Amino acid sequence: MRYSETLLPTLRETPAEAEIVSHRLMLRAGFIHKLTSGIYSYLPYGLAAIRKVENIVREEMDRAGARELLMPMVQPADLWKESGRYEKYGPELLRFNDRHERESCLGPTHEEVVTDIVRKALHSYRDLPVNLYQIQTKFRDEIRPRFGLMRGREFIMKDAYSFDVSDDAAEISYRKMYDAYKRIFSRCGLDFRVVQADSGTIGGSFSHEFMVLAETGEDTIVFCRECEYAANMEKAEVRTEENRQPDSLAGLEKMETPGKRKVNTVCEFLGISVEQLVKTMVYMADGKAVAVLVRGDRQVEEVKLKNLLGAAEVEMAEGKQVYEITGVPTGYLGPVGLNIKIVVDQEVAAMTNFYVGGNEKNYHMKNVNVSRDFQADAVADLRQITSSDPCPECGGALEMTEGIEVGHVFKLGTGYSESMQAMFQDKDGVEKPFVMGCYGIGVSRMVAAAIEQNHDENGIIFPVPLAPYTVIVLNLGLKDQAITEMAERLYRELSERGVEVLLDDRDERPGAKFKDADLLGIPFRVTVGKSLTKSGLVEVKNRKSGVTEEMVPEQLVAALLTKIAAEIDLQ
RNA sequence: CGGGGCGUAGCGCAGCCUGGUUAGCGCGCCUGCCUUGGGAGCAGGAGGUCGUAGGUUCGAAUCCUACCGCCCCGACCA
Repeated sequence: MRYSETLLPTLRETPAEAEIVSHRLMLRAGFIHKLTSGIYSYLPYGLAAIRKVENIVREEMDRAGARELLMPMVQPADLWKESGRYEKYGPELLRFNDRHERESCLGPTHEEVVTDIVRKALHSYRDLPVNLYQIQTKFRDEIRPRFGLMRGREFIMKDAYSFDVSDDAAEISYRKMYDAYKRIFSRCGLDFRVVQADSGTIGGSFSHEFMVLAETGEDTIVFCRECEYAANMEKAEVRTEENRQPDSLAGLEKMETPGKRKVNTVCEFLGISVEQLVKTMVYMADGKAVAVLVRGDRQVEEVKLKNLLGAAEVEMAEGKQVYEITGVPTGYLGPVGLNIKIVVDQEVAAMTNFYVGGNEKNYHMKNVNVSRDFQADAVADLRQITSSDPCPECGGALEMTEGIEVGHVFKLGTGYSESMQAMFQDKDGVEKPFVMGCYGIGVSRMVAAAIEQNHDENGIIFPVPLAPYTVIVLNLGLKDQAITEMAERLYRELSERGVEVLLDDRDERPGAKFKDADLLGIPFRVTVGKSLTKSGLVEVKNRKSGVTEEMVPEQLVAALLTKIAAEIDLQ
């Protein structure tokens, strides 16, 4: 491609709207153009990067036995009512009526549509297994779109759906996708981890997330330094030490703690450590108040709480609300005599003679014990894991890091097929629901994640498999016939050898071309300029390593092909 | 939706507090000269409903009200 013939509007300054590095660089490198919040046009250069990802995804999906199809973005509400998600999905599902006042929506995902296809087309166990995928634009009316392509409302996603005869068979399909995903992210040159995940609103029995490691990630993941364990923090199980020697239970005592409401000030005042204090937090779970008890220095993990209560939404109650419900100001709340549902973190349940709020302004209590002094409605793992907790698998040391979720695989089971009456006839003649799995990859997000992971102060540094162009040829002597002819010749020869080349034939000064080449992140830069005139040489620079070498033009094509192959082998 | 911030030329910003006649700067863009290995220089030029609507005032980018949009922090997710 000739620079002069494409739309590649690079920016010297960063638009004020961009906060994170991938968004800034995408804007500056002419990737995308914002239409409105969370909705972007993909300009030619950005689209080329997206196509690179798509093609790798396609190859690996096909290799894993999945078949591509394309489903509609506009979907009838009826289908969603069948699965029960029309009510459940919430405002993220963009709903509208067509001219006939038929309720419709924009597909945020395609379980319903694909299940409808399969239930109409497949009827026998002999048709199974089958795995169908598409690469398509999704629309989710996100509460807060942000960071450019990282969390758009409109975004490109690869979604695949597997249908199997049994749970065991479904597990094989799941495993195939799991392996395919690992190959995809490896081939794209990304540093990622696979983690156990919460299955969220899609529902299902188990699931894994594929996280690209990057500081700007929206999720925190924990992984073990000694074994293979890795999990989303929301999901990471806390392992408690079981065989603690129970102290003898001491007598309950109330004590005055005037004006001491915060954990730290209470502990200081009483001369105790935070590990001896238990805090009582009130949460609203689908509108109902629940008291949650965790140790003073712990954080409640809301996802765990939500799952325990089976609630659609949990939210910490505000101080006012807490007072209305319990009659106690926050800071003095305790479980003893509290008349709302009480759930207790497992760690607290193992404690004896601890301190809590006195359920009265300016009072706390000591020597409190579960069962004797109050009843727990449930005991469960409710707190966030910390890096000082042991690995739940092997007891080893844990590490935490931020990650960007680029892929998610779910084993769905028969939830959708049952609610939508998607059945097949098994060997034994019995009608059974399909056992399903679904598998997503955020294609546009992946490009953003790749940039988060591969850049420097001068711009993007594309891994070769994702680079829109592998080589950029700079013509630094537009008015010099020898230079121009050489640049054109190298451009032609490389293209003929199947290398994707961008020829910078703009009437710009060398400095501008160098800056743009760095910004665009094309892996190899070929410079044809004054060294050709002086000594008959052209220059090759590796964007990642910064290594520059000069050579005679005749060697260039072969040398580049070798270098490109070497970069791909590194992946 | 709650909390915070911003809307002035394509991009980055100043001006607003303390209202005043042709609204400014840098970059980019156009023309010419000149220059050509890390975003050159000189000269000339184009480009603005100051987010929208209403109000206060002799007079509003500036003060007041409402609305709209965008960004950031939280709940959601690929």
